[in-house]
Amino acid sequence: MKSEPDAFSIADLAARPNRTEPWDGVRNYQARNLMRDAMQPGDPVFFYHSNCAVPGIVGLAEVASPGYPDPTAFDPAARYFDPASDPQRPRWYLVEIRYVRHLRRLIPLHELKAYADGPLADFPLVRRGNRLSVMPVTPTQWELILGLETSTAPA
DNA sequence: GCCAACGTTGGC
DNA sequence: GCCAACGTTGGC
Repeated sequence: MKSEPDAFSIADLAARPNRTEPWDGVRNYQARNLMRDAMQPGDPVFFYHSNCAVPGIVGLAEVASPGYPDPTAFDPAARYFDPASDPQRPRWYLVEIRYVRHLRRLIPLHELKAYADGPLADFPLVRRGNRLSVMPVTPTQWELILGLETSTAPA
């Protein structure tokens, strides 16, 4: 899951009550479907910082709730209000995310891209122009990426 | 700050 | 249903 650290960083997540935050404001159907249909409480999550000096994976989180309708879509005062979504027929969903830990080092995007023609070939994050803010990670991809945490950082 | 890539909108 | 225009994302 991506977040701009200027808007909401992993430190912000760790500082929340119960270290938990509803992942509201997502207005993309692919990401919506993942949160509504695929993500389960306890699922592990990579926390990614985007649109910053060194974009990359900074920590681990976990899914802390099932998917449920995003209440900010119903609130006319909210930034992500969507009049097309109403409580009878919600259009947008979220899951809650709980902080687990920081990685021992940031795993930068440029390092992940080294695997873009190999084990991460199907991982959307390393593909050019990718804009999906919530994306699935396969167990194989997860193990590879997490293994980089304790490997020697390239120059 | 630039700009390529992408998703959405809306005219037709 | 097509597709050009537009707004947004996000790496660099």
